[in-house]
Amino acid sequence: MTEARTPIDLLQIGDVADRTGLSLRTIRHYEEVGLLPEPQRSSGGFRLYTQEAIERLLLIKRMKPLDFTLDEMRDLIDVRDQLASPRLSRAARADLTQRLRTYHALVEHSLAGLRERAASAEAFARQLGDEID
Amino acid sequence: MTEARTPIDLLQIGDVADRTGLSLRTIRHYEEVGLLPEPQRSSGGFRLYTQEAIERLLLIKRMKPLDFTLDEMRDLIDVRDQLASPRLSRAARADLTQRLRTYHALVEHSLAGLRERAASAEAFARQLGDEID
DNA sequence: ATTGGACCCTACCCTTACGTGAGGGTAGAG
DNA sequence: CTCTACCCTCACGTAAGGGTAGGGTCCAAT
Repeated sequence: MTEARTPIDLLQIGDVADRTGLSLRTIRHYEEVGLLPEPQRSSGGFRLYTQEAIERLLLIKRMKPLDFTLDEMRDLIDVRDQLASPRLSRAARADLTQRLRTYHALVEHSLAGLRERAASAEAFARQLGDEID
Repeated sequence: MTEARTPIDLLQIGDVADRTGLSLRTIRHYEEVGLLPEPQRSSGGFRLYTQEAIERLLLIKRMKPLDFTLDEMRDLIDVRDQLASPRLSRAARADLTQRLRTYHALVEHSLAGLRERAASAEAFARQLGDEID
């Protein structure tokens, strides 16, 4: 009987910011550049987000330390999303998997860079510590 | 007798770039913002760098992974340079050392952040690897 | 019905650390 | 001289947001 629960599950941008730890500006920016799909709007124009959007933002947040550009993230997420669809020709699936593999290599590369940076930073920290003596 | 070896030891910006791995633009930019002192010029206007400048650039390069702003680096280097001078009142020395200590804490903090980023990146890399299965 | 406070909207300029030309001069070997 | 490799100064462009202005929306309490 109660089938119309319309605005339930929908969050305003401020709530989304709280739940993801991202700023309002950042969330809007992700939308501007197409990294986050445009959400519904209230009659007055407020953005209304689904749980799905939050998960997408959390995924993006996990990718951030890799220093990917927003474009790369968008593309990577797209590939991943397409792969999740069951209706795909074998060729398409192979193609997408290949792209994912490329990204995986990029991730590993970026990770190696991060580790190098950490090592370099550590050396500098020690040097600075010594200079204080 | 041979006492005038003027332009020896002086390098043009391209050589400096090669020896430091920084771009010409980057080196000029560091000068623009006061991170690198203005070098001598040839009669025609070419920048001529001393070995000291190269060492400063290499120091800056070692700091870069810490994500300090150029302003912070300039300040940190200044503090370090001043501390190297032997003519300092006890008070001034104490003050500078304190500032250096603050920077050291900042460095440690930044380092911790880098490690966290690496861990997060690693997790993402594994997740992506699994998704390829 | 109105009001008030919390929240949201767009538009636009600001920032950092350079990249990328355009247009033109310099160093020095041949 | 001339050639080639370098170098110079503008000066605008970029990524990923930060910050502010000026103004509308939501909704609970009056």
